[in-house]
Amino acid sequence: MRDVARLAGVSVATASKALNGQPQVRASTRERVMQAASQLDFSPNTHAQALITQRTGTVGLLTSDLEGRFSIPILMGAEDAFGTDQTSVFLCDARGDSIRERHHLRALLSRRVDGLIVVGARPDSRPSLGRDLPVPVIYAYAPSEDPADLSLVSDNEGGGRLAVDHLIRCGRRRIAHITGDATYGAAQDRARGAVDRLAEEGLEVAGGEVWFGMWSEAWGRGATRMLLERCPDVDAIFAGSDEIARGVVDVLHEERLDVPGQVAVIGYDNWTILGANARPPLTTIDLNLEQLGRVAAQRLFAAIGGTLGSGVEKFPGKLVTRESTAPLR
Amino acid sequence: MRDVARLAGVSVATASKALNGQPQVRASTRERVMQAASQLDFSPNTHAQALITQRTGTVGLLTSDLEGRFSIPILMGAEDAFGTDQTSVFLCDARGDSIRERHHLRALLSRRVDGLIVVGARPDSRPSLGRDLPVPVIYAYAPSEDPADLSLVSDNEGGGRLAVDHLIRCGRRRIAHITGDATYGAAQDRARGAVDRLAEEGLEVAGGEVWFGMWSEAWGRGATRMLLERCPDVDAIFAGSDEIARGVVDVLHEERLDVPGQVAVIGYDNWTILGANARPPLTTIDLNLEQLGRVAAQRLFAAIGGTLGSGVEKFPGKLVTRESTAPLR
DNA sequence: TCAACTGCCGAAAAGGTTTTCAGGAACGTA
DNA sequence: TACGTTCCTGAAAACCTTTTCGGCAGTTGA
Repeated sequence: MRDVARLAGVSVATASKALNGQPQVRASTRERVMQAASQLDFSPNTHAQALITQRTGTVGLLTSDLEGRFSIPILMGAEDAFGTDQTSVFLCDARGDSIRERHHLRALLSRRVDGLIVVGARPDSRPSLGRDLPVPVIYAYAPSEDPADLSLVSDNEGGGRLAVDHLIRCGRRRIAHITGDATYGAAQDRARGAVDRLAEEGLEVAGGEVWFGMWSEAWGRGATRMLLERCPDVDAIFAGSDEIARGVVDVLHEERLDVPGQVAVIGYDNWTILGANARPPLTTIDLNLEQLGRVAAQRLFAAIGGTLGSGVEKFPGKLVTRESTAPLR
Repeated sequence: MRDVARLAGVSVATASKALNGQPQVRASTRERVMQAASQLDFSPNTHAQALITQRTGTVGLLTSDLEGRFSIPILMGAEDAFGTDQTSVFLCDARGDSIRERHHLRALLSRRVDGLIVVGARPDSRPSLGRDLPVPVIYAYAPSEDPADLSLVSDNEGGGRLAVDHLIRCGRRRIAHITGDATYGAAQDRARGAVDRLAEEGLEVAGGEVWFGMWSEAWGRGATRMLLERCPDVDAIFAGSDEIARGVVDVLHEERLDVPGQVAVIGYDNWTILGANARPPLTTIDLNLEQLGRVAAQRLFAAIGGTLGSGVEKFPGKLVTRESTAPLR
């Protein structure tokens, strides 16, 4: 920067002001400085800036989501919202290990990140990082157990409702729900939304109960077989995940039931690799994670210096229609 | 740090030396300083350190791999190899857009990263970032077009060979190969490895040709149908990706051909969500990306300050046996 | 003519650490 | 007692930028 200043024939102080758009510098001078800077392709040392301004322009994204299935869209949303040139993201994967998480946390704090986004491995609530952290923290996807923290999650109940609503609009009346592990709050919430929406139509869930089990194709297959035995005239199945939905369509296909002609199937998560390649491609509920990441970034940005809200904010899912659902003729 | 020094009754200089394990400080003094530091839970300001030492302890991971399918394992390998507390990783997703890539690159350089790992979107070679960067750069997964750069890629030819070798060991003789887009070097390389290994046994590829097409389940299904028509007695299929393999087993199943009883199937990539959930679970070739990440980290670490090698280094894949292949009785 | 003001610019401090170098204490030796 | 060694310790410079504040020149108003 000394070189830039020298080349432009000004002092470093003036050069700094020119480059940062401070008003107390003549337009012509500023022009000269800019010119000099680009000529030397100068880029300011962010560490020196951080030292003086107390702002690092970095945030930490602390995840425990092995696959990157949920973290990546959130990361992308956050990157969008922070300008690329303003803020960079440290991605740390704790791999579900709380010791590793503490480790990463220490490292991030030592790097003086301006804020933290914590993405859980599963959508249930997770332990708080604590209240007395020196930077704002936002919990995304998995809410914090501490209601004093700010958590951004997707609205599972609303999503369940959305799925069933779509099936009803397609003219289906005998709607079953096959979903994952009952110990997941998300499974319970989606089921509740689904059952509630059915009740509004005066319907009950087909097969008499919600089929809780596992988040796997195999369970989707097994549950579908049981379901068909108990309730052979089912005309729609709401699967709690796209994986499960894959299992469901697989068995329907095996049983020579047309999808969506005889049975409509809707998944959940919009995991493209599974859903878009299925036969037929799966209608599903998208979790809208990019939006979640964007909002996390905005909140964080607004909170830097100030204070963050608290509580749990829910984000609605989004219906993605493909071919596995269609109106009954 | 002043506070730590004061609490320990020494000067900041001594405190610094004590904390950094410099030899010129008495053991008892060091002990006192450590004590004081942990009591105040002091963590050094990495920006100040960066400023003085010219080392930031950060690397950039610049990716264009939307899904995070390949970047994430590489990231995890790299994280393993750098100690968590030593080095942190900036993850930037360029989304296949070279302008965005330049942008990220500028930002990373401005942050004075110690090194860069570039992960391409597809395994073919990609443009170099340039020779005159101020930090060492390693290209992982997708090699650089410039042979002066150092690239770390997986050995596709070896992988194809490995897959066919396994099928031969299972006693198969009529082995077909269905794979993706012929414009991908990786597809060509895998096919070459496969054909070569067959030739060593005096065999040719079943169906008379390698079936190039697309990296999708749908192509896997279509190609399998064509293959069965032309060559109904095929006893093994090597699929160029797990996605394709899913399509393959789907059609075999439909045709009432037992997998692996009548036809063995092997995939490629070890994309767990697809392979492990298939019916039957897919034998596949793992790309060994974590190792690739680890080695990238080591090379980078070694290169910081010094200079990097150049050329393309290939890493062998790894056979993962599940149930879709088995010896012919 | 002089005072007050405005608009630009530069000197210097500050931010938190590492590293060099000079000096002080303790000790042994002559 | 005087002197040379060996260890430790601390003062200060350095890293690079931002920001405050004082100063200078030119302009306006009385």
